[in-house]
Amino acid sequence: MLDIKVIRENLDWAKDKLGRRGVKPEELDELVKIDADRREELNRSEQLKAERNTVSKEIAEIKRNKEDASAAVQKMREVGQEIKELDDKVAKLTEKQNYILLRLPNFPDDSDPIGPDESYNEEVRKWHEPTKLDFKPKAHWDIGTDLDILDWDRGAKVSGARFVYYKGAGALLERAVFNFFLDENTKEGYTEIIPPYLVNDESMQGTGQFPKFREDVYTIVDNDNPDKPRDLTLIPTAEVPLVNYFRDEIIHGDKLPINVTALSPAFRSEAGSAGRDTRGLIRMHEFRKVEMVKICKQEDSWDELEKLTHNAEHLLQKLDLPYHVVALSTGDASFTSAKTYDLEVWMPAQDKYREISSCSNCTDFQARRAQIRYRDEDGKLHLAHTLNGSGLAVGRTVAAILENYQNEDGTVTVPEVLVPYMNGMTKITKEETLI
RNA sequence: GGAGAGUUGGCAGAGUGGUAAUGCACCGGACUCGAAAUCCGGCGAACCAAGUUUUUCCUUGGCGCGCAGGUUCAAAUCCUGUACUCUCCUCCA
Repeated sequence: MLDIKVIRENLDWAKDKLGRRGVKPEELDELVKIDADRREELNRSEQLKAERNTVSKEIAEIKRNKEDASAAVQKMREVGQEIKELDDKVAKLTEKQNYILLRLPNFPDDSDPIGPDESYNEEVRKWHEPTKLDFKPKAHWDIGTDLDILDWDRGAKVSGARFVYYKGAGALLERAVFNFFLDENTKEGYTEIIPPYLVNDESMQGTGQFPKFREDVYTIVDNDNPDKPRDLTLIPTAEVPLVNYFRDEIIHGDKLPINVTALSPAFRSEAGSAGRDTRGLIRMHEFRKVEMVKICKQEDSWDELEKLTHNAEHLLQKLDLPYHVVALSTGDASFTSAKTYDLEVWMPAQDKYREISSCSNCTDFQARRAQIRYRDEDGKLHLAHTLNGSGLAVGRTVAAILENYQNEDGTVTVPEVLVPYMNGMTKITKEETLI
C-alpha cells in the first residue's frame, strides 16, 4: 500500500509515477479529494471529542460532590450523537479511500523501462549463448512423455488440465533440483523455512495479493457451507508465508538484513490464461518453487536486490543453463514491486527465453500493509523494505534441463551438479511403465 | 468437536465504569581511577489529525489495553460476536 501522505503532498509526482503503470490521474484526484473530506470530518469529530472528554471529567467531579449533573449529561448526549454521525462519515470515507489505495500499485523506480507491457522490457545482461543442438530439439513435454517420467494423461484424469505426475527419474530429478536450490541458498546465507501452505486473508493482504487478485488463487470452502469461504487460501507463492512471518513485528535493526528461503508448492488458478502454455510444465495449477525473501533497512534495498538477483543467477550458472536478465517495464512488473528483474532461461524447443525467476524490490509497499518495522540505532521506527525472488521455479527448471540437456537418442544428460543429488545417475533413460 | 482460563509497553505485571500502577530493561546525571552496586532524574505503549517549523523537532487534540460491534455523559473495566494462546476431555497422521 502506498502512503496517502506522499500522494497528498506530491500529487503531480505521484500522477507521473503511477501513470507509467497505467493509473489514470483522475483516480488520484478522487483519492486526494476523499482524503481531504475525511480529514475535515475527522477534525470536527476530534474537536467534539475533546469537548466531551472535558465535560465528562466535570461530570465525574460533580457526581463526586453529590450534586446534580443532568444538564451536562443531557448536553453530552447530544454531542455524543453528533460524534457518532461524524464518525460514520469518517468510516465511510476511510473505506472509500482504502478501496482505491489498496488497489494502487507500487511506485515504479525511475530506472524501470517505461511501457505498458512486456515488449518494453529491457535485457540487462546475458549469460552464455543459447544452446545449439545439431538435431531438431524436442519439447520437454514430449521428452517427458517419451521417457515416461512425466505423465500428463494421468494428471488430467486425476486432477484436470494443468496437473501432472512426475514418475521415477522425473520425480527424482524434481527432488534433486529443489534440494540443490535449498542447499545453495542456505550456503549463501538464507535460512531455510518450511512455512504453512494455507494462509489467512490478512496475510494475503499483507503481501498485496488481496483484495485485487482474489480470482488468481484457490480459497478453501467447506462442503457443508459452500457460500461462505473459509479464511484460508492455498499459497500462490511462498513469498506470502515468508513475508508475513514478520507481519506486525518490530525487528531489531542489527538483525537486518534477514534472508530466508523456502520450498513450497504454489497454487494458481491461472484465470485469464486460457490457451496459453497449455502443454508442458510452464503454466501449472500446482508447481513447486524455491523462494527467497529478504527483509532489510530502507537504505539497503537496492543493493539487496542486486544480491538477490545474483543469488538466483548463480543457480542457473551452476546448472549451466543459458539465460538472460531483463528489467521489467513499468506495465509488466508486479503490483507490489518498485523494480523487478526477471531471469529468463533458454528453451531450445520453443526457441526463446522463458521466465524462471522474478526478483523484486517491493520497497515499503508490503511493509506498510503488513506493518513490518525495525528500530534503528537511535531507537526510531521505520518501515522495512521487503524483497522476494524465485530461486528458482522448480518445474520450469526441470523443463529447461530436459530441453537443454536432451540427446538425439531421446535420453537426457543429468547436469553435473545434480548427479550427486540423483544418487549418481548421469543420464535419464526410458523408464519402465507402471502399468 | 466439547469445557474452562487467558490476551495490557521491549519483557514481566496490577488495574471490575471516572480516563493505563509498579518492577525489570533503556537513556541522562551523581558517586568512582574505571566498573558494579547505590542514589537522583527521565523516557516509553504503535498510530492519526491540526498548528508551527518545512519534510524526521516541538505544541495541542484525538486515538490507544487481541480484533470488531454494542450499552453509557464516560469503557482496559459491562454486554455480544470473533481470532489466537494455554489447560482438560474427545479424536487423529
